[in-house]
Amino acid sequence: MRNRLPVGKTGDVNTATVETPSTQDLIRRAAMTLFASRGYEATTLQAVAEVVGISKQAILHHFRSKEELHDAVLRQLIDHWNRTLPHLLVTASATRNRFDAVFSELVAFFQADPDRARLVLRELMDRPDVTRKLLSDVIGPWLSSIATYVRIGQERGVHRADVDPEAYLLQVLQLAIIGVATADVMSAIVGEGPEGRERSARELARIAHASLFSPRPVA
Amino acid sequence: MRNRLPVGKTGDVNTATVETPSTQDLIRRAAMTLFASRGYEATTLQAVAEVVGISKQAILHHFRSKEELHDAVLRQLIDHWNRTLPHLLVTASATRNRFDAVFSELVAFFQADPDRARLVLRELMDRPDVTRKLLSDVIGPWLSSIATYVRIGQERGVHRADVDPEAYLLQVLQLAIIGVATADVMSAIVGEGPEGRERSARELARIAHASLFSPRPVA
DNA sequence: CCTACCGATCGGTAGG
DNA sequence: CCTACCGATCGGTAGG
Repeated sequence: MRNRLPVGKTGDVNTATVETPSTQDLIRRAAMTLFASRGYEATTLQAVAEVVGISKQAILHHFRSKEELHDAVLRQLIDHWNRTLPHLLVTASATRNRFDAVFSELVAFFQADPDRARLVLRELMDRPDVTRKLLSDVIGPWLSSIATYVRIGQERGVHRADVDPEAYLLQVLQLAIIGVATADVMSAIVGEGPEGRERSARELARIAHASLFSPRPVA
Repeated sequence: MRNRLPVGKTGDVNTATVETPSTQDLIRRAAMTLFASRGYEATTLQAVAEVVGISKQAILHHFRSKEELHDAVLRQLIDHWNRTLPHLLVTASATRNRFDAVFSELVAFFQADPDRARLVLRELMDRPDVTRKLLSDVIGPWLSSIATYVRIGQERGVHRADVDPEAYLLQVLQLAIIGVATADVMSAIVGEGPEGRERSARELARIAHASLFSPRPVA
């Protein structure tokens, strides 16, 4: 029942040619950051409002409720995933080592905005039931398609025969997510700052690779 | 500063052979479950009280504040970890394949009570700064000791030369934690119920093993 | 978009 | 005096 006024331009002031993010966008971004770092319950609409620089009630003008704002943030994440996926696969198939390309793109997707990884992790923990279905829908197709690729590699002897493709890919996905989400905390143990993160990232890639590919016969 | 009275009775000696958990224990357990499944902010003292079957004020008699209750729950987890660690290492060193034993004990530690994994994950996300220091202190020694073992294996050619011991162990630890914490949700994708969990657990162990050990020469 | 509010419930504390 | 609690309510703030 709320008006869906185009937020930027009601007519007058907006002569700016630069694409200014809409208020909705600003709210979504702020909410994403807060949901990711504090969790849904601990995030108050007031806190979101203060980041954006508007009132709490202004947020409730754009989003009917806190829950609706949460849904919008999630949908944005899913949409971005679905838009990125095809590109990810195309890039990968054009590469000699297809798997390493897919894996690095996967990690890059989350590293480009660590809030994505944190948000997914929070969803997994806070709303397991809802997230179960959601995950099946979103990553199910992706999983099947890459699993097929893994199986082909197994038939050719490139991939280890004892790999469980779907289970393997899920574990790798989980590693990428938690690796990004807790990078600052965990990697600090193996080394402060960027150095620790670098070591963690490299080892992550090594584990994913070594546990998939058959040992090369000594040339 | 709280008295540490034997929780059962004041006067009569411990004639009861059955160890009744103290009210403090009951509160801690209930709080652990709720903190793990909902997070600190989303857990109300009222909810903890209802699980235990006492009043909210009774909880605040045993624990000065919600924060103090949270600290007690964490301390309990850390204490249990520190008590379990020696046994874990002894068991492992008595086994032929020491690493697999350590790893399975590690997973077992979290699987024995999935709330442990969930709680650690929540701490990592909710209080990264505090948890960073905590983790260094708690798992630092453990990490160093096992890393040394990995290095010995590397010198003997049993372990892959390109393994980064500390980084590897951290990744494995993370895998165990997230694997247990999100087992129900993630494993449902590869198969409903126990079957999916079993596949996930097996693949997890396989990944940890295959990415550490050198490929065996074909006999 | 804001000011002015609501029913409810938060963590914590009062006296008994 | 102590303990282990209770019913009632504090000042603030949540989502709406």
